[in-house]
Order: sequence, then C-alpha cells, then structure tokens
Amino acid sequence: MDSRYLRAFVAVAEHGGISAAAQALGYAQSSVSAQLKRLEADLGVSVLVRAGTGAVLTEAGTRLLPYARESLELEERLRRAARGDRPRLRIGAPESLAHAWLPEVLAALEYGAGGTRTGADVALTVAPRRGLERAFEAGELDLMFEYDNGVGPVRPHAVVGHCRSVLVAASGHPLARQETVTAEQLLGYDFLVAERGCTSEMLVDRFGRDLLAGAQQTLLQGSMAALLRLIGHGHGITLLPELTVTRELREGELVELRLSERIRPVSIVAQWHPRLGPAESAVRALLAVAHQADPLRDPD
Amino acid sequence: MDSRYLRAFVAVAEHGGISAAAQALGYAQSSVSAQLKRLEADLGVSVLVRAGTGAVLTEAGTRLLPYARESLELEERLRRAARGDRPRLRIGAPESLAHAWLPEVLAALEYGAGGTRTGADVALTVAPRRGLERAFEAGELDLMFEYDNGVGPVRPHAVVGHCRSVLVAASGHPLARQETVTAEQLLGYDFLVAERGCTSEMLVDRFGRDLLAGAQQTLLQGSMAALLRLIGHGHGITLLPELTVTRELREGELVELRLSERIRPVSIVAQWHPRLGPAESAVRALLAVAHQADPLRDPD
DNA sequence: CCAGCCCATCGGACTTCCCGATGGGGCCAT
DNA sequence: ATGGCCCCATCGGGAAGTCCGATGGGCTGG
Repeated sequence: MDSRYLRAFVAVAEHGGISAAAQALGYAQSSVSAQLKRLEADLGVSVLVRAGTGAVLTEAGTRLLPYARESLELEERLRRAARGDRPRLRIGAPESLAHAWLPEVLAALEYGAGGTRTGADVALTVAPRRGLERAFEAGELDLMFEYDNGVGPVRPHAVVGHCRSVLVAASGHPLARQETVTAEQLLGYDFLVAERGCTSEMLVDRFGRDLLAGAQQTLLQGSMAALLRLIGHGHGITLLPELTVTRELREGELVELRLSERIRPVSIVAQWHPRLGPAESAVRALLAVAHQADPLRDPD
Repeated sequence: MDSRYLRAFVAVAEHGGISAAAQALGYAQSSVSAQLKRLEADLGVSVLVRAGTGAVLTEAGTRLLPYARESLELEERLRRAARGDRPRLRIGAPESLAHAWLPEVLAALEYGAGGTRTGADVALTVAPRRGLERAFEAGELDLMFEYDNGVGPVRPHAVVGHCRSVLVAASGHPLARQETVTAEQLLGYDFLVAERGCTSEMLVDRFGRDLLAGAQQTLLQGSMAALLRLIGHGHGITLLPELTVTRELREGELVELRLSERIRPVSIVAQWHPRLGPAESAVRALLAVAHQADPLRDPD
C-alpha cells in the first residue's frame, strides 16, 4: 500500500472530484484516476462512485476516509521521529482554560520544571468542546484539555486538576449586595454563556433544565475577554471555573455571588493518544506542572 | 512511502538481518536490501548499520521502529474497515479479572445488552500488568483493563468499576478463627502473590514496604486457579479484588479474614485507543455492561 | 440539443521493482 | 594464518508500475 493512493483518495474526498484532486496534488487527471483504481484493486472494494459531476464516496469509502487521514498523519509523525525532529505537541483547550490556566502551565513547562526544557514545538488550538473532540478524533490534536462534569459519554482521560465553579457578576450588580443568592433569584438576570457543553451543562446538571429555560441567556463564544468585560460592565452574570476569573476577582473587576447552594467543583481532565512517541515525555512534564498548580488537589 | 519498506524494516529489526528478513517476507535478499536503501533515501536518515553478522538499528532506526509497527497495524485496520469486516477487538486483562469478572461482561456483551449484538471479533489476552502495558503501547491491544490503586504514572483511563480488596485464606487457616486480624499478625504466614504490580503494590500502599519485606512471599503467576487451590489447601493467604474470589467465598472454599484496618477498594479502569473506528461502539457497549455490573458504583 | 465538465482508457516514455548472480568483507573453526 | 561460511551491496536484465497527453463516452445545465 502506497501512501500516495491514500493521499489521492483523501484529495478526491475533499475536492469532490478526481480532476480537482489531481490539480491540487499536481498530477495529471489520468494519474489520479489510475491511483484510485489501484487503491480499489488493493482494498478489494470500490470506494468512489464516479458521476458526471464528480465523484462521491461509497459506503466503504466513508469508512475508509478517517483511516486514510490517520494513516497520512501517522506517516508525518513517522518521518519526524525518524529524522529526530523536535516532537510536535498539538494541544487543544477550551477558551476558559486557555484564558488563565494553560498559559501558566505552558510557561512553567517551557522555562523548565526543574531546569529541563521539554524541547517540543507546542501548537495551541482554542476551540469549544465539540470542536476539540472532533479535532482530536480526526487526529489533529495530540493532547486535549476539557472539563469533566460527569455528563457525556465515558472516555479515557486523566484528571489533571480540580477547580471550584463560581458565579460572578460586576461589583455593582444588584445580586452582589446580597449576603446569599438563591437559584430562583438568578432567573431575573441575563445569563452569559461562554461555552456550550461546559458552563451551560454544569447549570443543567445542577439546577435542572428549568433554570436555563427560564433565564435569559446570551451566548458569547470565542472571546472570554469580551465576555468578562461585558460582565464587568454590569451586563449579566455567568458561571465559570474559578481559575478563569482568578485575576478579575483579585483585582475587584468581578465579584463572586454567594450562592445558597454549593456548586460542584469541576475536574480538569486531559486526553492524549497512547502512542505519542517522543512527545509523550513532554506531556508527562506538562501534567506534572499542572498537578503542582492544582489548588484543590488531594494530598494523596 | 510504501508500506512494503516499513514491513521490510520491521522484519529486519525482528530477524536481525536482511537475509533472514528477506526469507521471512518471501523476497530475494537483494530486494530487501534495495527496499531498505529506498526507505533510508526517503526518510533522509540511515536506519540500519550493516555488519558482517547481520544488521542492527541505528538510533534513528530505534525511533522509527514503533512508528513502523503502528503504521503496519493501522494499515491492517484500514483494510478491515474498508472491506467492512467485523471489527476486531483485542482485549487485554490481568488474570484476576479474566478469572471472574471479564467472562461475565463479555458474555453479557455477546448475548446482547438489550438485544444488540456487538458484532466484534474478540481476542482476549491475559497477561500481567507490565506485559499488558507493553502490548498496548506496541499496538497489539485495542482495549486494556487494569486496576488503579493510585500508584504508577498517570495515564488516560476510564473508570469502569470498583471493587473491595479482600484478604482470603482457607476456612481452616489459623487466622480464619479470629474475630479480627491485625496487619502484624499477617507477618507469620506465607503470602501468595498473584500479580506483581497489583496485589503487591496494594500491600505496599497500605502497609508500607516493611510488611512485604518481613512476610514470606510466594509468587505464583499465570494461574489464578492454581493459586486459589493452594490457598484453599491452607498454603498461605492472599490479597485479591473481591470479584476474583466471589464464587470461592460463596462456596466456602475460601473465607475472608476480617482485617482490623480497612483496605482501600481498587478501581477497575479501561484504556483504549481514541481512534478505534468501528470497534468503538463495541467498547462502549462493553463498558456499559461493566458499569451495570459494578457492585459499588455511585448512583450518580 | 449542444457546450462544458467529468471521468475512463489508451499508448508511449520513463522509472521502479524484483530477481539471480557476483563479489567484498567479517567471523570462526581448523 | 586461511579457508569456509554467512551477510550484505551491487549489477544487469526482465517485468511491472507510474506518469503523461490525448481521446472518447457520459452526464448536466443552459
């Protein structure tokens, strides 16, 4: 099996046709056509249906595509490993972690947890949870950080930290003056949701769907800074991991609402591919740093 | 990059020489020699040092080898996926789990958790912990079960169950007559260790190294049945997850010693590769069955 | 119904691939 | 030391693969 065949197949899947794929790859159309024919002969199944308008994947082709992508991805890692290049570590994280926690961890890692440089090229991708999971499964990420709030399908993960969840608002917010705030009182105020799949699911988990259905919600994805600025100007309240707003609380830009019910803390979890190769040691160093920084860690 | 090159390289690494590799692969010696030359030209590094007695891997070759193996492994999965074959699920487990827990889970899985057949070809490998981890990282296992007793390096994993640890002995054992047994009293008796890395580490964790250093230990790996039979005949005591000896305790073949100190329960954890493809659904069904069967599960 | 696009196929030039044969070099027993 | 033996690289030739441009059939939309 030649990876050129897989490259051709992926290109056809992405460009919608053999001619377009050939142009993208720098081959003649007839060459790509022949490559796909050989691929199909090799696999023993037909992976494309040729039509007048282009080519679309058969069912077998749909099954093949993720494997083809992974195979090309692996070949890339293989070449890097053989050449002895610095390992590449593609990290994905939700914005609330990228905003406040991850930079410190990465900095501590790079400036040497104990003097040892990790020697990995880090590429950080900030995206909402669903996007991260998709990218991770597509092989576009080596290491992914998420929150674990106990909902969603079980996946292999390693717990790297814990964090309280806090309800925050501007210091001038009406609720900020109260000694305690009940869940029902929240209904009257605009609720800014930073990340679907984290904050909002935590709320559902805690208060039931009713709260979200009743409360006015504003979704503001992609800029934690903008969301916090909005909150700081008195536009609503939000629920976030404490570490995301540590600075803002310290500086007095935001205040924590004293909710009558305790909100369950979330775990920060990491997931990575078991066979990262050289990048594995960088992951271990990074997790060690994260573990050191965990304010709620068990002294086990 | 042609996978034939990688196959040739792996064969040379495994057989210690080009001639032997060629014979194993059914090529002429000169062909394998040329393939390796092309591989090195393609990668831009030399991966073998040729000697009079054979060929050994260079440093680059050592880095390359696991990637080459994974690549061939992936190609195999790719072919199966494209052909639409039943997914293959290679499961690894320590013997204490294979002895009593895993068969029930697999049976419940196969006879349909809710009527749905999983349609996966299961291959079960029973090996001690270290062997499982090595096999898993070498890509020879898709899914691995282990105990988590909190020691060892952090890895991504999913908790699938919990289990008490019990000290067991024959009903006629001197300690079996006592109302409670202290840790010091154990020192006088032969201690049968089933699996390095699980039972023994649990003991170290609980009682400190001194107990193990002081107690007479007998290591009996590879046959849980033989170990339990020995215990049943009065030859020593052992510490095992309760589920391993559920039947023996019920039948009265073994009795649980009532230790004065509580022994921390262990978690049963699973680890699998994030991109299993079609086998993923089989894993999920299996974990659901395991979760149902967990006697100590949180009603979360 | 025709222009335009897409894809399969063909023939030819070129390269790659594989084999058997040959030869150099190290290791070991004689 | 030296010859036998094994290992590997290289060479030449035949087979197969690879790529290209050209050609033609089929589908689509105007």
